[in-house]
Amino acid sequence: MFLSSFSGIIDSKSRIAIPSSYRSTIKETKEKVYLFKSLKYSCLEIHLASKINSLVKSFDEKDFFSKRNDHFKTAILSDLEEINIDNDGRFTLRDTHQSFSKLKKEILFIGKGNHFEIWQKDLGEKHKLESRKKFQ
Amino acid sequence: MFLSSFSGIIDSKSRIAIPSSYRSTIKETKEKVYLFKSLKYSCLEIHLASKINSLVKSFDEKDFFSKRNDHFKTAILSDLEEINIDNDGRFTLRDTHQSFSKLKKEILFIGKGNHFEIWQKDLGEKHKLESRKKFQ
DNA sequence: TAAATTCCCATATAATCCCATAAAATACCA
DNA sequence: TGGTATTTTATGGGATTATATGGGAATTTA
Repeated sequence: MFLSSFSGIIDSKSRIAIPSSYRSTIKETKEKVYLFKSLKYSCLEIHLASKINSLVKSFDEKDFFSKRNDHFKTAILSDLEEINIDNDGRFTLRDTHQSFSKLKKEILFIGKGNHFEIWQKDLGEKHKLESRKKFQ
Repeated sequence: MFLSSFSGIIDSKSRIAIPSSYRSTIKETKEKVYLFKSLKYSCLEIHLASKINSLVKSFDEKDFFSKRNDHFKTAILSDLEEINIDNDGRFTLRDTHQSFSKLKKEILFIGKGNHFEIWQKDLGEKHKLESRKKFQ
């Protein structure tokens, strides 16, 4: 599971270091890792291969001719990419993903169990506060 | 069960020693231990894995698009972390948790049965008095 | 060949392990 | 019961390991 939050940075080479706690979770699963633009927020979502596979499968099985399903697949898959994590636990961020999620230097990783998200720091903190308020 | 209250300190390396009574309870269960920011008060809550698992189970993982579901996960998981208790019964507190709970050097552990809490000493004592008052 | 990407190494900082000491609690025994 | 020995606990701090982060070298790409 991806838990807790961690702050981080994007360095001068557009690299992002994944928090070590998340790295060990990834290593354990031995799965590939995918990144895409969130459909809910201005942030990036990082998922494991098994989750992506089951998502695609569930929509394929439903209705082959449905336009909604097709749109869903376009929305998710057209901006989805496998990320390549180097020996230091970093990957390089593409411009398109950076600008979509409004990431500056300071970023925030938010663990959500089966996946985690990368937010522009202030936006991420606002998001967390909002969520907490709903359950107080 | 986690019972009674104990005072303690945060040392110069941001370490917290868990009261020995709580430690034996933890040892007996052989479960992992989790910490998160309380949704009710400015304190930290420490729970056993079984409790956390049952909480997580209540998520509706299938509903990929639900925002409410996402807020729930954010509220619970984004500030939740497994704590690693060393051979001396201590763990290190992260800055984000320390500042949230306003902990200074002097802290108070409050046993609440299935979990326990860590309070800034004065706030914790006030909390205990308040609770008693409600039943006088 | 220039720019971008990836690999690899260096360093500073942080986290963790381990040990030492002192205080407190408990056991033991005359 | 009083006093001593033993064990447990609290706490600080040194040594070791892991992590974060920058930057050079090598490789790939266009």
